[in-house]
Amino acid sequence: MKIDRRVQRTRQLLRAALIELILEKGYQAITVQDITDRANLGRATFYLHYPNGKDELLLKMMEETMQDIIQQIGQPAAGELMTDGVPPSLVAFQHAQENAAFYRAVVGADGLAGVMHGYRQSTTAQIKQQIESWLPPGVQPTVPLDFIAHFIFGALNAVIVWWLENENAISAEEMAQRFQKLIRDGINGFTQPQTDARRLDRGREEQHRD
Amino acid sequence: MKIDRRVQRTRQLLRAALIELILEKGYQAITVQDITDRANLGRATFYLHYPNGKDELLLKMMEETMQDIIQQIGQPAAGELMTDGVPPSLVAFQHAQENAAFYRAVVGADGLAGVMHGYRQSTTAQIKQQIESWLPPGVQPTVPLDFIAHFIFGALNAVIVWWLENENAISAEEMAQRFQKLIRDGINGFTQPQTDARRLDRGREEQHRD
Amino acid sequence: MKIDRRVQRTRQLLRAALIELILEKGYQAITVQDITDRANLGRATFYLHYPNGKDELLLKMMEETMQDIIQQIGQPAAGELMTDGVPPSLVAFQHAQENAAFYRAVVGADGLAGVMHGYRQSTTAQIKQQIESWLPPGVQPTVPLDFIAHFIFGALNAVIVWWLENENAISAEEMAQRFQKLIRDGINGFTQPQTDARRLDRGREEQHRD
Amino acid sequence: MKIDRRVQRTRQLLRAALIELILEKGYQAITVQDITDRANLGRATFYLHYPNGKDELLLKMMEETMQDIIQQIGQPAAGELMTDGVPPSLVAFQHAQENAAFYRAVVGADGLAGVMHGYRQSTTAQIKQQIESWLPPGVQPTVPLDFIAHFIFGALNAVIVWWLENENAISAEEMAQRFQKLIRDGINGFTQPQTDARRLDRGREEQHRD
DNA sequence: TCCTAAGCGAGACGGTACGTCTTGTCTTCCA
DNA sequence: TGGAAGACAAGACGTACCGTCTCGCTTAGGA
Repeated sequence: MKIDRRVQRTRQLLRAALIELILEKGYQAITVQDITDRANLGRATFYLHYPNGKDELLLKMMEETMQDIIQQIGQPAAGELMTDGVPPSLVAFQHAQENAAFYRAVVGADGLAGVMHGYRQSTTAQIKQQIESWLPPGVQPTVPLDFIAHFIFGALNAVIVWWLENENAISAEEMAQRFQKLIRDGINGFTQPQTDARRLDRGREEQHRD
Repeated sequence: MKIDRRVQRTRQLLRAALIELILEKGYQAITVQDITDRANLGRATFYLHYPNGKDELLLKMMEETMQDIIQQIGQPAAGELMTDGVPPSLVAFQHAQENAAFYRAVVGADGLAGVMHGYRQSTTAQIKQQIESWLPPGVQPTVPLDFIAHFIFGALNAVIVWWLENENAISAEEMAQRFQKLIRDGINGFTQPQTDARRLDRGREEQHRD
Repeated sequence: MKIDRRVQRTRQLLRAALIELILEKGYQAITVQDITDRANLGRATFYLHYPNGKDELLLKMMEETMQDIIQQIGQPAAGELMTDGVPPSLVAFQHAQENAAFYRAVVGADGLAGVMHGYRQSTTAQIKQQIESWLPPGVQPTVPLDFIAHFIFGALNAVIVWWLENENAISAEEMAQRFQKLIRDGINGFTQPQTDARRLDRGREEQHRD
Repeated sequence: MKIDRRVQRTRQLLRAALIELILEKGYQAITVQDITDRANLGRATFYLHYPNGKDELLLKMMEETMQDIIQQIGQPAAGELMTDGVPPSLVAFQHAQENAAFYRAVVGADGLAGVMHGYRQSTTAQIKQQIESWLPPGVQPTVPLDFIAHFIFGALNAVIVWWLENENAISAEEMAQRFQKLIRDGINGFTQPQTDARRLDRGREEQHRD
């Protein structure tokens, strides 16, 4: 049976309405009625497509969004270092910046608990995969990769939320650079004078500045 | 005027009821009626003490909880390093372990958005204060302290949530030790063989103990 | 659009429930919840139909009831005298007798103030219309018709309430006859011996029948 | 035991507050809190004096008011006609006029059902007594006196309410005169040309116009 | 081109929770 | 001891959403 094009249209109207409303009043304050009013649809129609309510609609949208990011980051070649190419976190910061209001509403302080769960799952999985690709073959991390993945996810997320909240003039590039550095070298890198540890990094940095 | 002891009793009943219910069905699913039923109080009485509903009660409780942690961590002596004494993060991990169910409900995936905000505010402020106390006098960090504070908060929080979710057998001490290391030295510390960076720390410690 | 028959059903259920409850516990003591419980409806549904609460429901019922009475009285032919045919007040007394409990609750001592207002408005309007139809063409009353209408309404109402309160054996017919006489001839008719005034009436009747 | 003067003071404050509030917002809308706020008393104190709430206070006040009217009307000498002296209804109309706002709130459309009951009881009793005093000794009315008393009470009350509602310029004297006439002679007196029945009245009226 | 199943608008309905209001009781303290 | 202050239980209020449902209208896509 051929799919009715009206269905696609309806879902698109609902998606668009949700985005608009999130930017206007925040996700929590939105009712199903709000969405269908905005989309010029009947409330019952909403439940026809998303029987579990607005969370289901948001989740579906988030999933697609995350697919977006992941594809932008792309698959690192095996053995490629985390410092090569576009740093993954830069993609994240840029994406956040472009969709600031949406992020603020969904991921930040007023975000949806249930949504965060799915977000965290897919993001940490993605991070884990990245880390694995960095590991030189045969090297075993001395800490569970999940630990590191959640560490990075939590840090990245919190920093993005902080960044978006204070509309201060730090660029995405600078954020990404500092974030990468902190992840790689830890706090010491920021509070210590240049040491051997720094030299190690510099070596690598020079390498890809070629 | 002397403080009515009934008030204290009532609030304690409400607090206890909320905790019980969070462990039973999760914060989101709790109604004010649930709480007052459990506490054997009238619903109106609830609003007498917490006019803004259950979020206000939870926030008040969280604030006290955070005061708890902060006092356990105590004020580090000036110049004392984050590596000396009990690491602050160990206190956090232990506290989370002792109140696992509560953390799971409040801070984790099903946590309350509005509550997270306040939680983040006070915690990052506290972290910032800690970092400042570590800084050698006169040393200027090359990155906003807020950036670092949110970085640490996000990472710590995510790692705790992950840890509590997978009831795996990592001890709080081990978690804290790994966390501290990751914060201090970054990923390199885990994926690189032992380098000067470690020796460096020791060197610094001696340096400050002069 | 076709009228949803469910709406009619729902309103009928509410009406029936209200009557039952009035007879059981009096109007004042009834809550909206009582009514919807009895009618097996949701409380919110009640407000869907009567947004102003139980008073609105009662008023709507009273209006229909008054329509009933008015139609029973019917339109007197022009020039027909109040003494011809079935006296309007007899209809009122009979109606009160048939719905004694309802009247007792609504119009009597425990009646609803706000309801009385509407009741008085429509009833006096109706009485006024009756009086006008009695007036020989061209005759101007020497007193405002409103005055007379409220006079009659008040007197009739009070007498009905008294009658219903003391379950004494006066028949509706007797009540109506006495009431009509008192209205027509005043107290003198009862405390004075038969005078010309009576003969006069008869005279007039013949006069108008020409 | 000496009566505590504070008790009298407290009750007086409550009475005054109730009157003020009735004039401002109507009896129904008043809460006990309103009254005690206005009287600068504690709410609990109110219940100390009137355990059954505001109705009890109002009833006590109404009883005293009715005592007032009754004393103003005074005891008619035996055999005195209803047309002699100051007509009782004039006292009623004047009293209503002087306390218009109070009447409007208490007796009129928004009056209190329970209060009306007591009001009707004492007033009809009083009317009955008046009628009895008019009756020539030995004359038996052909209708129960209660019937007539309620008839008069209802008519008088309704007419007063109507009068007060429409702030029209009919004087109390005119109202009383018309009312008395309607009671005495019935409608016929107003709609008929001068007849024998009228001459009868005129005879009596001239008598007391001396 | 028709017709038929679907998508859809409209809105009634039962339900649940909300936050507010008022009532009447009780307890504690003050003058 | 009378009163002020106010905590408390009880319970109704009117509102807001929810998710389900039924009813017709409209329309797309297969016949």
